[in-house]
Amino acid sequence: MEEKIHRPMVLRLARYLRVLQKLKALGFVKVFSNNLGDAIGATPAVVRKDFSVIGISGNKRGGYLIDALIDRLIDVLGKKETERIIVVGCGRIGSALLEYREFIREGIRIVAGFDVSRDRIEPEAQIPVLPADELPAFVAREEIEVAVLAVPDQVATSVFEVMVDAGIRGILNFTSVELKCAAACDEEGCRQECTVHNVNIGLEIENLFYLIRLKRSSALTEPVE
Amino acid sequence: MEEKIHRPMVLRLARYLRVLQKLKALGFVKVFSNNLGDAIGATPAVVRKDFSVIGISGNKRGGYLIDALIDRLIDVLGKKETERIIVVGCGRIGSALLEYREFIREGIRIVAGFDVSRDRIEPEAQIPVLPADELPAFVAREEIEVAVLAVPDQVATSVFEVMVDAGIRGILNFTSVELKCAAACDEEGCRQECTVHNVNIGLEIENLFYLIRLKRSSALTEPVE
DNA sequence: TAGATTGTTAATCGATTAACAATC
DNA sequence: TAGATTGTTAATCGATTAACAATC
Repeated sequence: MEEKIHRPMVLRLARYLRVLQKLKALGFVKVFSNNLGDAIGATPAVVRKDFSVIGISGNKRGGYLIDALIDRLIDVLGKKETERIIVVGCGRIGSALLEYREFIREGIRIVAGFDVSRDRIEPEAQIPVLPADELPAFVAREEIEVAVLAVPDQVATSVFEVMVDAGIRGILNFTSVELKCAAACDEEGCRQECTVHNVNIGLEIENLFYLIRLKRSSALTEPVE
Repeated sequence: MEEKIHRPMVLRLARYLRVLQKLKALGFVKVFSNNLGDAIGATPAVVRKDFSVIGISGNKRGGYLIDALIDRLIDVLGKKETERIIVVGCGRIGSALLEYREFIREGIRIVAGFDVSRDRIEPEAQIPVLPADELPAFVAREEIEVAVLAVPDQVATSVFEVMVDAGIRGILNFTSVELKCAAACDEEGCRQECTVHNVNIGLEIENLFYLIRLKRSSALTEPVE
């Protein structure tokens, strides 16, 4: 059992966990690799491989025990307590995220928002929105490690620098700026100690159009098998 | 030149295009694979390979001509005119997207929003928000092919069905529901003729926490080389 | 037993990286 | 020429898929 847990696999593990928790809520006790695969869009073989890698075994005839799987997945994913994050930039997208209900259900809690604009500041709100210059102190005091970045593109890079210096180590980046590092990066988009995941909405939509066009043209050229 | 254009490559092509258009605006004429690679976070070899696959060649000494690249990329990506989309579900995230300025700059235009809630309907707004039951007629009349889905999770599946039946062929899915198909799917998440891309914010944040924990623990175990 | 399911290994597919010849 | 850059091929890495033995 000396196999690596790679990125696509981690994402699958998180998906398994969600599905399993729902199944458990429905009163299920066991599950087959078959059904779990269907639920997250993977083949049964992948499911079994994944479980094998994290050291879970099922029963040859009866499938996997849901409780044991949930425990092990929580353990592997390290998802013990609520994960606390901040939202930097409380414009349209940022403030939409502040109110995003799904987070709570998923064990994620936004503890504060930050903005430069005076009329967005609301220190007394349920989720306080604070002035941007209080970010470093707040991050240090509250030991925040992960943030959502939803500022205008023009200031993305400079805000990014501030966040990294403040100690943020993971960023979900909603700007369309490719965040980059003065220092060396690894392939995952890491500056010093900060991992960045990009949510590039425009790029995704462009890609959808491309795939549609591709499918249409190949439908014309390829024979209908 | 009979090589396939695969998904990661398409995303890179779209990124090249953006950078090149900015370079052109700055008055640049030529560019090296080296610099382009830096700009999108890829190695020079990848850049050259990509251009080779789409049939663009540079000059051994002087790099690539920006104009020629832009033309070819627009051609390959099929990005001729403005891409028209709709937003289904105009709650927090949906309405934030309605006002998302970047879209215009990227050649994407939201032509309408849809919602079931009466007090969100605004047929006279600059971007009209229409009742959900007008969606099929609208999609047919305006020949809409791509949509953003930002409805509550509970109704995601049923709204999805309606959209696909209406003729939508590409969806950017902001719900945390894995959209699935009664009929057969291919690996890209395709139901009948509809391609789905998922933007799973919660999952991304979880993954960030996982990677951070991983990095910290491996920093402890691994020797500092 | 027969049938179904797990678990593991090998084969394959996909994409990136390395290496280097060609050449401006 | 010397140096720098392209362009292509082969090697490598990474992940999925296929196949099948084990076994409940």
